[in-house]
Amino acid sequence: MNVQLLNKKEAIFESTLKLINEYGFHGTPMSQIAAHANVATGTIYHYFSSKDELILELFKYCREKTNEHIFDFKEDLPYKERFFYIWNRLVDYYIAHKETFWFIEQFYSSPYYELIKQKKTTYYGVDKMHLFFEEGIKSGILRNVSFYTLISIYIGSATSHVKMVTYGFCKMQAKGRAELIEIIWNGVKNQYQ
Amino acid sequence: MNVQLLNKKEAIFESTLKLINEYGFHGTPMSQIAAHANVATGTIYHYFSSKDELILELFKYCREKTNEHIFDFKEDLPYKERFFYIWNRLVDYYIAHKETFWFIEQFYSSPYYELIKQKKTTYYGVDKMHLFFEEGIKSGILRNVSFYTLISIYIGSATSHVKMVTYGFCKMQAKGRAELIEIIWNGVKNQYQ
DNA sequence: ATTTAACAATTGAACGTTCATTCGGGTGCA
DNA sequence: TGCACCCGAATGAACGTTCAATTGTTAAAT
Repeated sequence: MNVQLLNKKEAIFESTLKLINEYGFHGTPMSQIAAHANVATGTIYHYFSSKDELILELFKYCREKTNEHIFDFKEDLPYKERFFYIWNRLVDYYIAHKETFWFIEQFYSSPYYELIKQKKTTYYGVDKMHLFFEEGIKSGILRNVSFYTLISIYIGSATSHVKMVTYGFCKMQAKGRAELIEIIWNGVKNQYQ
Repeated sequence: MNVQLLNKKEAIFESTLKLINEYGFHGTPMSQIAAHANVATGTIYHYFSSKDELILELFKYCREKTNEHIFDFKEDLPYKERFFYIWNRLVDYYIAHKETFWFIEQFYSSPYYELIKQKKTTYYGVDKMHLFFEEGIKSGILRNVSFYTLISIYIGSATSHVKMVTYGFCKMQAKGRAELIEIIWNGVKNQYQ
């Protein structure tokens, strides 16, 4: 009775996203998703072969939308500015789309992720980040540390921050956020240039 | 047929931990937990009033065990060493107890956490961290940034790192780990002392 | 020392509900 | 006429929880 806009497939996605956030993977029956999306239960099975597939597809959908958003910028900014920009775009996007954020978090830490981890399909987001960090190291702007170290700090702190904010722990969001990315920059920039 | 050691309550905890890691909150029926813990289904209801309560109690149990472990050290180390020590203890513990780690992650990002978030019961772990960071700031060793900023970086990077390692993405664990905590230290230490 | 009684712990079959999935039928468009 | 899309009641399996019955334990009473 809520989502009318979009085509049915997207309505199903959006409803699933909302309900899973509220009630979890369990606790969200297909019938409820259908009702919320204004379709019949059977219709979902026209688009997805099972509940698991629906959830898997929704995960890809969320991840793509997020990546589209954060890498949308003019390439010619100085490196440091891009470093701040991408991080802030990510935090912005997650805070503006809390349901997407929490769904992705829930998915990553559930056994679902095991189902797609193996897939060698080079994942767009990781590729982009890889190139971005590599550029920073090659040009001597970033310290020469491993990609996974950089990702852990860069993404880990962003998600932690979003968690704090959405939990309601963290007042003074803007200040905290500025402090955070600046500390990270301090930590990873090359000191001897 | 597996866990025989401990008393029944702990056997139920350990079985729940293992099975939820493998199959998720859903996908883990009480009957299966009972079978794995070598008790009858009804026995679980002698110790816990419902499945939800079992999961909530298990969460507290895991959190306490983790905190006991990471804050176990001699107070007289220099600040910087404690800063590295606690972080490494946390990473060590999670890597040695992957099931605890993933259960906590799953719990935090699920609707379960909403159920206990409100509880004002000053949570031991957060208190300890608060004092620890406060000490660093007051003595001028750490930059004067907000507690939640420090927590986001310190804990966020640790969990990110553990995720990378348990996903199997990150080879050369020891090097990556040393890089990470050093970068964080670089970022948060006071530059002008 | 033995009996007794109260209570705690344990069992697993049975119950009632919920839920993912199926299916037979309907509608509108090429 | 065929095909894609859509419906929602029906199905059947799975699951959380209950409960009457059994066993184990503790400690007061004899």
